[in-house]
Amino acid sequence: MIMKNMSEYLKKNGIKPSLQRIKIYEYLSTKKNHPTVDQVYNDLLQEMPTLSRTTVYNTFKLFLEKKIIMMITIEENEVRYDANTKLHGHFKCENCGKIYDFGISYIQVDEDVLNDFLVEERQLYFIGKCKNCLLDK
Amino acid sequence: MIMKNMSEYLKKNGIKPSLQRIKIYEYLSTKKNHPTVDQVYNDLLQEMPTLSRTTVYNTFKLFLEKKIIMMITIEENEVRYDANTKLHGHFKCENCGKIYDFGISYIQVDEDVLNDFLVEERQLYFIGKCKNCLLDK
DNA sequence: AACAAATTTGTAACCATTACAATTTAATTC
DNA sequence: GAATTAAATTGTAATGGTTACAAATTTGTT
Repeated sequence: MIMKNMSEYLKKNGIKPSLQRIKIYEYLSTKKNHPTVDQVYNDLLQEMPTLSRTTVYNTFKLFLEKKIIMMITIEENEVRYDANTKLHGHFKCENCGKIYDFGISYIQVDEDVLNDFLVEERQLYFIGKCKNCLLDK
Repeated sequence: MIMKNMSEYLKKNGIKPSLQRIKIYEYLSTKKNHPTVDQVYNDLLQEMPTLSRTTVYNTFKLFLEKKIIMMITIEENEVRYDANTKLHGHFKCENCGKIYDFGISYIQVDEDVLNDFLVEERQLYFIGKCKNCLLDK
């Protein structure tokens, strides 16, 4: 998605496309690195020296309300964000810390505990050791 | 599980069964209410007036290392714990805040992204509105 | 150009968690 | 069983991510 479309996409979702918002959404949707607020803040600081950490917080909060991003809370005190809002899983390597995406085609839930419940969001994550880290030792 | 067995269970998992540890594990495994540290602390304070919040933190950390409990991090700044370590899902009602357990019989993961990965922990949670809250309005 | 509204920014406050040293309790040795 | 050592518990202080808030800047409107 190029800059123009990025701006259009924000507008379409009821978000006024300021420079900061465009840059933050662009970062999230192109890097696909599941960053923390601080990662985004520090990386964007290079090209936007006046950027404030609070703006990154505010912007993510706004994006969440408008449902164009999702929050990943695998570990306490480490909130991450993802521009991919389609159902998919995350694998976090406990050794290198990297987060991998994987597709989910099907989840079979038992019986009828959730009958008549309204499910609005689904999150699945695995924790373990990735291929690279297993081979490296 | 009665007190005697509770103590045996901790021992079997390499945990010295102090009174505090027994009470905390007992609370978690019988109430099944997915409590936060503060909930456990405040509730147990009734019968153990000298209990320290730090002890609850320490104890949960120990239990996690020994893998007899699991951590639930659905929302940032709200870590909860569960003595049920078998694979199962959690549904959190965004209205009343209650957490429901549900069974999972099957998760179909796409292709081979996770081939040769070692998966040690699986977490699945849904967010939405529970039956009660949907009927109440 | 002047005014109003929205956004961004920086600082201070908040609060869950952790670090740490002191106290208490339990285990071990003589 | 008293003395010594080790482990667990406790309370307070420090840490750090997040939020509240007011000032400054930018954008939109008359």
